[in-house]
Amino acid sequence: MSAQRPGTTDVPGTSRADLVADAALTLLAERGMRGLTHRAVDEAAGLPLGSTSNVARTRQALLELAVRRHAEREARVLALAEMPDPSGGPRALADGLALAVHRSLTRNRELLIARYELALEATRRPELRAFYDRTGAVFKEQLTALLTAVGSPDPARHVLSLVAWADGLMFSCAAGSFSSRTPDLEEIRTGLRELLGGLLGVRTGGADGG
Amino acid sequence: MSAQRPGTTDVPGTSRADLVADAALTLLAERGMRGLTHRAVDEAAGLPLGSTSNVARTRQALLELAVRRHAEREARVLALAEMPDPSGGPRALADGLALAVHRSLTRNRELLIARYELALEATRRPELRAFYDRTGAVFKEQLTALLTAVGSPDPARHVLSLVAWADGLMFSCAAGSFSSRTPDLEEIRTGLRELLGGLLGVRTGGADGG
DNA sequence: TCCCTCCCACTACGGCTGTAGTAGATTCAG
DNA sequence: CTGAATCTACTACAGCCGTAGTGGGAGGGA
Repeated sequence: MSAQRPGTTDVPGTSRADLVADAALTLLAERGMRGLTHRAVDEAAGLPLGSTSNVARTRQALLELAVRRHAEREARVLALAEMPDPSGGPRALADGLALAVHRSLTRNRELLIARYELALEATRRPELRAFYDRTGAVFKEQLTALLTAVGSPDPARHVLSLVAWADGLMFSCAAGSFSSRTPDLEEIRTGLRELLGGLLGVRTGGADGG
Repeated sequence: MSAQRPGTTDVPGTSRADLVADAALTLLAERGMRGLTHRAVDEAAGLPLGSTSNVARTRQALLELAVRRHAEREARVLALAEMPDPSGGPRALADGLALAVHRSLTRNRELLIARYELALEATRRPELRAFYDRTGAVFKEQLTALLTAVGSPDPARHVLSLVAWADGLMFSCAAGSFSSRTPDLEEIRTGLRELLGGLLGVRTGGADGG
């Protein structure tokens, strides 16, 4: 009556590596980089001691596993809201992005915090940065295409502006100076519309005569 | 010929506590939360072993010391560029903010990274959050006043938008998906003007109806 | 002068960490 | 059925961490 056969995985998407990675991400969010240890992951994942060491022997390997898994999960979160209407104009874009931001803040806060932890760590680990950048590049390309589609005169710069706003909002509300304040979907949408209005709208400098 | 008299401090602004706190901030930026240990601070500060333990016996005390010192130093960085012209219109506001952001990114990147580390840690340490929020509140009030002065119809929400954009830009460029890309002052100013234009300008939603 | 107080430098210690190494179980080839 | 390969569970160990505790020397009051 063995509950699980070792050496094989019943469900393709839930290998031992994924289990370990998910536990690592949870730990990262809850206890920070200092709380991420091989033994703590074992315990959090409900696996016998040593399991994590076998999946990822070194700490670097454990971090890479976490980053890879994070990219996978985040892509799934974003994909649900990002794509909708390239031809729907700025409004559709704002709606889609707002939904993604709101979901990250409400339903996937854990994933969010873990990402910031990993980003900070990637500052000091070049190999982690590589994984990190690869994911970011795909997302940035998609966003650049969307911005171009809605008529941005400078997509490369505007994608930075947009990502900065969205990511900054999430950071501020999840960990920064606006902590414990979760803006509702409406507020995010409004802010996003204002920003997009500034990016795509008429040149604003004329108001006070530069 | 004792170099320094124990028990007293020659220069008021450079007490042993400040020395320790500065070393802690440097360490936090360079090696992360994991690299911040009492012994490492001793070494980084060039002080004999045990000095940090005496200034801040527990880890919590060390972190509080670091947060306090960080607020002090960051206030000095921001104060130089924030205040300028409440009546100078959105343009002056954008210029002042852009200067502050640019300085943080170029000259005080270390302080920046340390802040993100501390913010993430404050997520898990309520007492740290208290210090953190106190500083943030002052800054937010100033910014709210400025936004009101330039005619924002909803300062409370717009201050969130503005801080999110600025902080998100800094995070993205210092640690996030736009790492190793440092926008110049002009680019920051342009982005900030676009955002402010969106916040203060005519309502943008009318373009596509709805 | 003497003594009390306070701060600094240093040591000690229990606990935890990352990583290497080993025995047992299971699967697959032939 | 036999044997090899592979994955898992577990142990071992050196090193580092946070924190408590202990002398020693300088400063100030009587």
